[in-house]
Amino acid sequence: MSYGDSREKILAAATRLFQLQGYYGTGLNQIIKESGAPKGSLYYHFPDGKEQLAIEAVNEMSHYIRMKIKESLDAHPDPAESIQAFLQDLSSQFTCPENFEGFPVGLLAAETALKSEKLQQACQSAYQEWENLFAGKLRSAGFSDEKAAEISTVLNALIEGGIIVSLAKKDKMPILHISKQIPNLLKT
Amino acid sequence: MSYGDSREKILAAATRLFQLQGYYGTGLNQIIKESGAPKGSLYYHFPDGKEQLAIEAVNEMSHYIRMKIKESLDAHPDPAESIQAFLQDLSSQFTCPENFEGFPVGLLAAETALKSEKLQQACQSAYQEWENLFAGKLRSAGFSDEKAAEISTVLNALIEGGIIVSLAKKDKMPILHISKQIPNLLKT
DNA sequence: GTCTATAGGACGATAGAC
DNA sequence: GTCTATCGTCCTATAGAC
Repeated sequence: MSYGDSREKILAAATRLFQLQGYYGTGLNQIIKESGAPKGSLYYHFPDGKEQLAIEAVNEMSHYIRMKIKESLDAHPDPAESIQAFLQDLSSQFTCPENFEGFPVGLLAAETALKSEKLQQACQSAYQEWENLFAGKLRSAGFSDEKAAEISTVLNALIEGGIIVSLAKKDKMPILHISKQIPNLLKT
Repeated sequence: MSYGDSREKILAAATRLFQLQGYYGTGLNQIIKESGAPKGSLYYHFPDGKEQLAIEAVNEMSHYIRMKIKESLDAHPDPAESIQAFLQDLSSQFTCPENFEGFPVGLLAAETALKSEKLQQACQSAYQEWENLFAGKLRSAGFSDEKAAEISTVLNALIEGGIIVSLAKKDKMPILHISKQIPNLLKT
């Protein structure tokens, strides 16, 4: 199809680059170049420019991570084990961080929280949806609604923080140490 | 003193702005303007330009947070209580995030991990020093060297992640929920 | 130590042809 | 849907006067 192709290629490149380099660290030129899409088509497909592109990129990340979380949660009946599986999967990406996929939205969230209300809201929604997935799993394992919601927030923070520390240390051990502490965290 | 004054004013403004807006989201013009320092003096005091300024800013943040951590650790004999005191203190800043002080280096770390080796190393050092402080406290409470190091890494990730999630949600509750889980995390 | 002026490039965005 | 050309702004950094 002549419509969807360019748009999707641009959005895919934007998603990748915003994840790795952030909003202000990524230029539209670089996105176009890396996408391989025709140069003239960016503002046709994304008339509101960079901000629109970033919002849609956040939604892409949100959706992708949601799938990954679901996969891990469905693969193990025990909540602790299922979350550890997700972290294990995440840690394997740190052997080659340049090709990262499934990086959450932390960088964009921190950059834009005080600068763009629309982007801030997109990031907030992403976090909320991920937490809802975790919370559902915890409730079905017997946690109270309140407890499940609280622990889900902590899990989110652990994942985002673990990625940052692992990036800064160029080492996947931080994420694996986090994984190790998950059962501790889920003890009543 | 005519030397130290301008340099310190520039560095203070740079530290604040890099924390809030990141490396690529902050321009040298904005730093000069906010510092109130003479415009012509930036490259005199920081001949290597923006990167040098950011590295020194990271060192400032590292030092500031180190002091805050020490304060909290020294104020309570129990490790869990002392870390909760640190998080409590941190959470109080979210009533007015624009005036943030004592924001760790997460945003800069994520932005520059793959782009500037020097900045990546400055962030890595900051994390390492904070972890060493936590680990010392945990060892003196009876944790093994290995266990203390592991948990310190997890604490670091929790703090960074908590800040990001709190920023995205514009709400201090995520950090407070994390604080609540600290005793759980420190159970043997 | 500080100033002005400016180079030289990248940026986001728009206009108008095709 | 895509193209090229271009606008105006911002950026980092430098040169040379004072």
